[in-house]
Amino acid sequence: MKIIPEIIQKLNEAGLKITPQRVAVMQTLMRLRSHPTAEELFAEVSRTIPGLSPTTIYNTLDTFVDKGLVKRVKTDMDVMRYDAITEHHHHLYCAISDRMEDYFDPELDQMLSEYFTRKKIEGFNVTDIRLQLMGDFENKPK
Amino acid sequence: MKIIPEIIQKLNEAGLKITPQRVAVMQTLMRLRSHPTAEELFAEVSRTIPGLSPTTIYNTLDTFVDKGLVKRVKTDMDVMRYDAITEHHHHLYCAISDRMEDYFDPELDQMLSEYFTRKKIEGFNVTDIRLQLMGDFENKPK
DNA sequence: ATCCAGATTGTATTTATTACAAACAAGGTT
DNA sequence: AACCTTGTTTGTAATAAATACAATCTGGAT
Repeated sequence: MKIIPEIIQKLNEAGLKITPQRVAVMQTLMRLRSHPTAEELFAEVSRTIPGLSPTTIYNTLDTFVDKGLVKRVKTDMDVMRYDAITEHHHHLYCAISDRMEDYFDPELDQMLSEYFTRKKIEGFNVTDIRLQLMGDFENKPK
Repeated sequence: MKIIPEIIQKLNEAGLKITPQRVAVMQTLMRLRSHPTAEELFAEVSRTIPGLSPTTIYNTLDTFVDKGLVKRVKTDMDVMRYDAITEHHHHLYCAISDRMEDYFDPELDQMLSEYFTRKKIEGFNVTDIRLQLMGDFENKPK
């Protein structure tokens, strides 16, 4: 796993101390691309860091969100989820299976960006556009 | 408030019994266009129906969602919210003030619909497109 | 007027998250 | 390298949102 230096750099840039807990949480979040919940992260990170406290997961995630290293994601159905990918992207979501995947589409972003440059919304200043594409996945998860 | 007959018709069409609780919940949800939480609804509906149980709010909302009379809405920040408007629409959301408003834009819907007809997503069948427009409201709530 | 499936209530639980104080450790300073 | 300060982690306890469930009640069909 050679991504650790990259994680350390991220944490440093955010002005955060490098702790095993933070590195492990970020690493797990980057590895699991499934938008895990705090609970799932706790279970997974606990394997590496035995004495881990659930509170640390919440603290760590809150800190990461504060610093913009991680984003919160919420569906209509369940609890808060977290996403280490901070580049602009959208989500595919199937309510039946509660499965969520990332969706990148620069062409779409371009089109939307142009659209909202042209069409102003009265009294509202758009800073970010997020799509949730609802539907069904045709195949099983990888 | 002359929308009650309309509510009764809705409930009937959904095969639900007409109870004061259901009528009041739906009425309140239609009047408050603020995507209230279950708690907010409980507080508001309690004024009309004194002995109301919070459980009834949850039951009623679940039933309404089941029947498609109401939609769940979730933000990144807080608990579940509910929306009586089931016509297709999007949301304007300001994370700082936690304020959310509806946004209707048939032209946008048209454009997106055309886009996803043309551009298929591998392994995913889109049934609904929801935008969350993040940003700031320039004026106070009405 | 009667009846029963479905609705409501209230209590008890569960689950997700936060508050807080004590113990600890990262990393700059000497 | 030992020290110190500040930020971090831990654990317990509290809060809040939502659900389960059994008992009671009621809408509306007959």
